[in-house]
Amino acid sequence: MNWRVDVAVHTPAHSALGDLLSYRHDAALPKGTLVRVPLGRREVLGVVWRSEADADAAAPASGEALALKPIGAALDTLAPLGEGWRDLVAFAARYYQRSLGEIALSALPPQLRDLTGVQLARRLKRRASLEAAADTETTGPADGTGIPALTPEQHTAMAEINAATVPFLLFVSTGSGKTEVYLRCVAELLERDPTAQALVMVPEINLTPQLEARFRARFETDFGAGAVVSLHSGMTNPQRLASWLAAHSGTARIVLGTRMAVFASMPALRLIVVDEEHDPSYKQQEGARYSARDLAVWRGRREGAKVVLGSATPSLESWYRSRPAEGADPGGNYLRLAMPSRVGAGALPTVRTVDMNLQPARTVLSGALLDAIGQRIARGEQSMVFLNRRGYAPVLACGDCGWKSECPHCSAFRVFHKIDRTLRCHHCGFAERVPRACPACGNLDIAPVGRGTERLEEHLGELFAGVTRPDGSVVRIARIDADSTRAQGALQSQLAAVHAGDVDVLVGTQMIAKGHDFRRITLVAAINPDGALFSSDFRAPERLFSLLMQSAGRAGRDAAYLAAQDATAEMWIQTHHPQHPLFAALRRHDYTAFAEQELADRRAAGMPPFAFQALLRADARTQEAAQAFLNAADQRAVSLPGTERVTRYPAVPLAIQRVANVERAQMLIESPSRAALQQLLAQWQPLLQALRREPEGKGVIRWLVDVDPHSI
DNA sequence: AGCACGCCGACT
DNA sequence: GTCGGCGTGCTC
Repeated sequence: MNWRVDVAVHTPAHSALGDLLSYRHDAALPKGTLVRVPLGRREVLGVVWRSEADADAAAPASGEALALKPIGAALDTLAPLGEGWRDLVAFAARYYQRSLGEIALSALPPQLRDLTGVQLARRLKRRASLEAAADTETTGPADGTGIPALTPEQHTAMAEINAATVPFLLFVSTGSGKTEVYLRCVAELLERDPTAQALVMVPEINLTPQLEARFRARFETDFGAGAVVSLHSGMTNPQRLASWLAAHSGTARIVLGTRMAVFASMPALRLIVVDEEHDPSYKQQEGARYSARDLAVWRGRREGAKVVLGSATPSLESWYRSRPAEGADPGGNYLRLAMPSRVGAGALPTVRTVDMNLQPARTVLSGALLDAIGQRIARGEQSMVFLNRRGYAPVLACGDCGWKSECPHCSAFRVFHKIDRTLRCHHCGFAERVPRACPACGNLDIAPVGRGTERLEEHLGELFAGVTRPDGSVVRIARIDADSTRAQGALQSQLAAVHAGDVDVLVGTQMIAKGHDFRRITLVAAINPDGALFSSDFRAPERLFSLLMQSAGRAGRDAAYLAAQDATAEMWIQTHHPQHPLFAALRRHDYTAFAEQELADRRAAGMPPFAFQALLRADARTQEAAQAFLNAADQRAVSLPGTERVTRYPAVPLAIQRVANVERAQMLIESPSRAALQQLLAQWQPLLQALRREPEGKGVIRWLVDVDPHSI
């Protein structure tokens, strides 16, 4: 008998192809089976989505009656992808306006794409024998050494998590031991259910090694060497494939990973942890723009897995969704669990604001801050100075003719990097050697304007040049940012130097604000955080508050060290707006006050979480063409049903209008109803596709939809 | 997305 | 004269 098999393959949402391509096969294939199928002149990997007995296997699922090609090969040595996984993929495709195949295939390890059935079978066989060997090595139950007793707060949180099935928001103080709660939840689950799997996500690759070490230490003895695997883009393709197969087969009980891990195939998934759930890294910023945190919540509900979101500064969305019932308001559908105490850490740092209006103009580091850093150096303690700007100076300018280091391909300035004497565009990557003289007028007097981390490092070096440490050696200033850590392993070795006490003052971007557990840092300073206070991006204050809270959390993490040093931890903030309520809340370490104020503002302005948004963006050769496309799209939307519940704003250029010679424009779409917004987007999609072929679509390079965008 | 086909600039 | 740029079109 002939069967028609409908397969999801990697085709973009806007190509002329449908979501599924039809092939024929002489047997039924279970849904979720991986297959290789001919497509044009190549053979690609696909996932079986439907399989139907077909009297005349000539007609495809839709369209003309063309003869179907046979399936190349079915990779049936591998268990088919489960229904839960397929539902997740289908939901993500629908919600984020992408094709089924694009999501499905990007959720699979890349190496699976170029492995033949035979190679895969060989790989699986090798894995099976390795596992058999590993199983016999399991040494029995751990003796419990190194497992700390739970604090009452941790205990209560655990009890709540065990009792309910709703998503949880674990609202913690930095240093309150939330990782211990994650570990316990996973441990209890694995002991209770001999097949259950847990997924633990962190925002950044940088944070996976330390998390992995902690999970391995806790679980490998009891559950075997293969029980814990990682999944993130920093791994090699063979490593990723191995982890993926272990998760898919169920031998991996714990999967640790970044946002991509939300799509891991886990047949017995029972628990999902999203650590630092507020972190913007959970939102993918290219291709399918999904939020791994939101998908985790969806997946948990679909598969009956518990979901724990953890943060000291939750996203306002999660905060709002976890609000308690009050009066007529039934409350949110998440359960908020608070863990306000710090465990083993010192008191939260004292927050000091320095009013930069009282400083001489163009002061970089106030005298008071320099004194404070100097005192730490003298006592052998460490300080950390933040500046969210890489390079030496953001602009190079000619004092004579006003020339500035604009990028020829982007509407942005190229950044001066003194280290390799280049002008580099941080948007398109275009780099050139710094010109000797002004390219416009030949004047030799061209100078850096503003400062980045390189210049701050240099500046601090000069200021503390004569100062010595307690042991008489010279002061060491170090810098950690994307430039200093480009080389493989550079970040690890630089962090190790800080831990070893080889560094007195650490300069860096927000890269150092996250997660790293420095024991000897007693002072953290934000040099110039004002930019985010009055940004046009309504989420900027939320991000700033979270960054400053996290940064403050870097100081005084070790109570014993503070006591021994007789020191107090301090967070310094240099600002022109010391009275700003954001800093007032920060001084009290009061996220709740900040969040309530911010939510009140958002509610008044009708912004998320009280409204749902999407962006329609167009990239084109000219700004006019990009906007013409959006305006035409706007016209077409008028006739769509339900459009009256959705507001469409006029097309505008992006903040950085041109990148790599591509002009960019976008249009904001907003609705108080998520369903109404989704309905409009779904119906709009085919019209947008058609539009490209029409005169209004002339010159458009690409268009895309960003659902629940992070920055506007 | 790939991968072809197809028409215009600097070079073995 | 070719090699190669990326614009348009097609894939069950």
